[in-house]
Amino acid sequence: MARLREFDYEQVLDGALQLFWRGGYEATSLDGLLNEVGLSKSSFYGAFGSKHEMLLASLDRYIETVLQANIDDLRRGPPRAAIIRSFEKILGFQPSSKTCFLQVCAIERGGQDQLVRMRVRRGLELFEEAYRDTIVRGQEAGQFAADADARVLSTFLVTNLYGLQVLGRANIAVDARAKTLATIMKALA
Amino acid sequence: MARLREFDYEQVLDGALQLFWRGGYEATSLDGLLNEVGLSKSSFYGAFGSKHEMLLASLDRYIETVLQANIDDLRRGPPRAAIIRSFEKILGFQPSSKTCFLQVCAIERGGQDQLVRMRVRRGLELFEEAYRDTIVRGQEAGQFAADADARVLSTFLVTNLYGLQVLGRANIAVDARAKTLATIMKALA
DNA sequence: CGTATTATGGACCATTAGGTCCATAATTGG
DNA sequence: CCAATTATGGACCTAATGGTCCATAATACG
Repeated sequence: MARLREFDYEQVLDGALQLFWRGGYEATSLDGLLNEVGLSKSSFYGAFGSKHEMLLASLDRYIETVLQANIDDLRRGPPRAAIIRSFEKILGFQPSSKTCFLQVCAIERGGQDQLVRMRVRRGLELFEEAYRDTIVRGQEAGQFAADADARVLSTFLVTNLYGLQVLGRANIAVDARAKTLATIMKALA
Repeated sequence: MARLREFDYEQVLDGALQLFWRGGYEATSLDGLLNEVGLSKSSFYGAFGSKHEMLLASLDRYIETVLQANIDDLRRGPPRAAIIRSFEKILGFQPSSKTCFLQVCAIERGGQDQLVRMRVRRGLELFEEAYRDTIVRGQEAGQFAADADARVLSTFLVTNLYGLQVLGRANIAVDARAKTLATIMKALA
């Protein structure tokens, strides 16, 4: 073609994702973002189109990296332990008590922005499918009640996963949330 | 004292609440807000101090009106039915599939704003207490397993209440969420 | 090698943001 | 009725917003 770009597209996208993730869409200024990732305005508009398009791109990026990693981790090891692990990550037992980016987008923009909503739904569905497969795997291994509807239970798990994040954001005590996890797991069998 | 104010304080507060609720804090401009409720800037700053203080005030207002109404409704009628009713309201079986304002605040500002976080926590705790009382009431009536820890179950219910709202925001099918409700209720007994 | 094409930096733009100020109006207590 | 006090409208302010434009630089292809 012609002159080739000097910045790393995905690296910039990851930087944007981090900022949107931490601060939300509206509160993240484009100037601040460009300053952070070291990109000029013309390069930005040339490559990403607009702030909003970049939000969508960073949401896609989130799904195919962070979320996918969580899903991959869910498919690893014994089903019950994998599910518990996925929840503990979010309970803040381990660092990063940050909220899932899907949730940030769903709440801040899901009410008005259909393009965001569609992506969030896709992300949640991917998560739900992963839970479903894990439950089926557990049922086959005799760990969970075999007569339960795995689909219903997986939606139930996603519900709780995001509900617990709300409690975390509000500083509800960790041990109250941990006890909730026990209740959740009891529902699986 | 002196000249008396010409606007209705609580009416303006309710108007602000609606706007923050629908659009979030950052996306709601002060000029737009004042224009909507028909208030001059000096009156606003005289009475409310700043945009941020008004957010806090509207959050308090939300808790003592909308949230309190939900809580009151929870204490009405048979325990099991009351709990189901509280969930159905949010599932969008009935109109208004809007998200709880506590959640909007928790996600948009809970990460940074401690004053917001404290209020959200208080709101969630009020809700949790109401669920707890309802569960105890149900246990005494023999509707729920008497040996269960009502406190744990009530946190569990709050978790699910907010989790389901996230799914709603993402347009997850109503019937998937309704089936989740069945799973939730099963955990109570 | 030259030309078409794309990338880059940064100046520039109109609009809007939240917030301040002040002159004026209305009220109460003395 | 006067003085102290508070409320109001709206002009004004500075900084920041997302976005455009253009001259210049770099590259690939013919």
